[in-house]
Amino acid sequence: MREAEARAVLTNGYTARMEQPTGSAAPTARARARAELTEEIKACASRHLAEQGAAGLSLRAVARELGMASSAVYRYFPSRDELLTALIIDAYDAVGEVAEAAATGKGTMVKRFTAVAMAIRAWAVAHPHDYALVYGTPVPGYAAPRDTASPAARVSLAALQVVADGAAAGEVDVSVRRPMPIPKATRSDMARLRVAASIDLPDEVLLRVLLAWTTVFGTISFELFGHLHTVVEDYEAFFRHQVGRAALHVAGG
Amino acid sequence: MREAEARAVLTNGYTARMEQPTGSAAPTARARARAELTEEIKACASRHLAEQGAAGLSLRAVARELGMASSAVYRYFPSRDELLTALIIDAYDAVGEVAEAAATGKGTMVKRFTAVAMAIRAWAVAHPHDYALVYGTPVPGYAAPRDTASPAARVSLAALQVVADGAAAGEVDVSVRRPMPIPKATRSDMARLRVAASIDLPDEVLLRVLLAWTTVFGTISFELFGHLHTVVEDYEAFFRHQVGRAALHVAGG
DNA sequence: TGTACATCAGTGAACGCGCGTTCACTGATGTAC
DNA sequence: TGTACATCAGTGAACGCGCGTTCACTGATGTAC
Repeated sequence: MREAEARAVLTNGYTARMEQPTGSAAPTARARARAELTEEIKACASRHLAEQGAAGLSLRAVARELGMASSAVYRYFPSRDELLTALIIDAYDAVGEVAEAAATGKGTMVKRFTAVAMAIRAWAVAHPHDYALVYGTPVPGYAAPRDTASPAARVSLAALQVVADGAAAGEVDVSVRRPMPIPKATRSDMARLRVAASIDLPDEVLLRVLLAWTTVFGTISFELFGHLHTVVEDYEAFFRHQVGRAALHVAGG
Repeated sequence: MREAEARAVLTNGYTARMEQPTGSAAPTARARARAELTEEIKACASRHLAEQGAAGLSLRAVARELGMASSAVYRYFPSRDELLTALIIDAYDAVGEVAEAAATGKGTMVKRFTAVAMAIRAWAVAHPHDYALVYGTPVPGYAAPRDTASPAARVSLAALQVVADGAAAGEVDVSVRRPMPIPKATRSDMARLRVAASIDLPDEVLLRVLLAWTTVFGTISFELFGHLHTVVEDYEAFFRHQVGRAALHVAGG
């Protein structure tokens, strides 16, 4: 019972599902209040995250700011870790959403890939603590439950889809000038990726995408975590340029 | 007085300098004991870091494990943050050292660049918490003092030197087939980098190096922070392959 | 439409814990004469 | 070489604080008849 409730809370669709348990009737006042307070708690916790970091997220502080007893928060989240999980899932979904929206644009693969990367960076810059929560140092002592896996995949699948579209349109050059021998282990890694992502691209292209992908997140992390602050002043221009290079590399240039 | 002492503690060469204050006489027993305990505290703190994360690093816990009163630690580090700073500087110096050692090897630029990257990854895998401390999420509420800047630069300078050597040996192709227009802001960023690093490479090459560099750290972070765990099994093979690609890109391939 | 009962949100006190930092102190080590 | 003084390491108690979680409870909301 308790476990089932907890699991429901963690799922993103929770609010909507709780509002209409039968699938037809209007949500009761109680259900609406619950959904609202759940969101308020998450929003407040997210703000605290920005100031204190994930390790400093405190249920008591959240409760204090919301003007309720600390024990009341337990009606909404069965533990601090489960609140963290909810925030992680929300962050993955948020970045996944902006990436998917950017991926649906028109234009060449290079242009669309760049748009996806720019959208991810824009989100990261606007929500640095959420970015750090999911792409920075894992919270010590916290093990991500399975529930986070599929929201986490969205952003990568959006990029892979852009490349798959580009390949179908003949924009990806597979004839490499200076081919690098791909190790057996890496080939089977790519085979697994093809299955998991349901996307049919040759090893060579997948590895180029992964290179571009690590460039995207490596550059964003460098920016947000302060490793470029003596070098770069206009981060957006720098990022756009570097992502353009990476995208050309994916195309085979 | 207190401030000067604190600053001395933070510098890496602190131990050696304290041992021989006049530059000639043998270190006193007290100085030796102090140097040893300073290292013991750092080593113990580093172990705690691995288990609890930077935010959970506790002076009391360290003192407890070392069998001393918590107040005694204050004879060695004036505050928790200064202990953290010492750990950060040590981590930067450690990764800088292995990178520099790998950079002195013989061979082509691609080979040497790959060696540097492999050395960094090997260090990161062996000391994941130290890697996270300096390349992961910044510790909230902690501002890195200036003392960390020059140890932090070592690892990047090693890589840049390898590329500069390669360029001098004619291994870097500057005639780009499909040149990307470099924004003005980025050009002046690269000019600043040339001055700061005292390395004379054209914008085009510097940007390729930065792309490879973000790939290196992006891939390591993805590995250590768990973003490849559904895709890659043989991380070392994958990393070597991807770094090879990045190095070829630097060479102009 | 009205009543009886079940469900749920929220309270406030309590448990047991750990933290960083300060302070007055004791006793050992180092130094100048 | 021996003594008097200064420096320093380390102690233990204390201050004031915050944390996650549990529990028995009150009162409001929802539901079945």
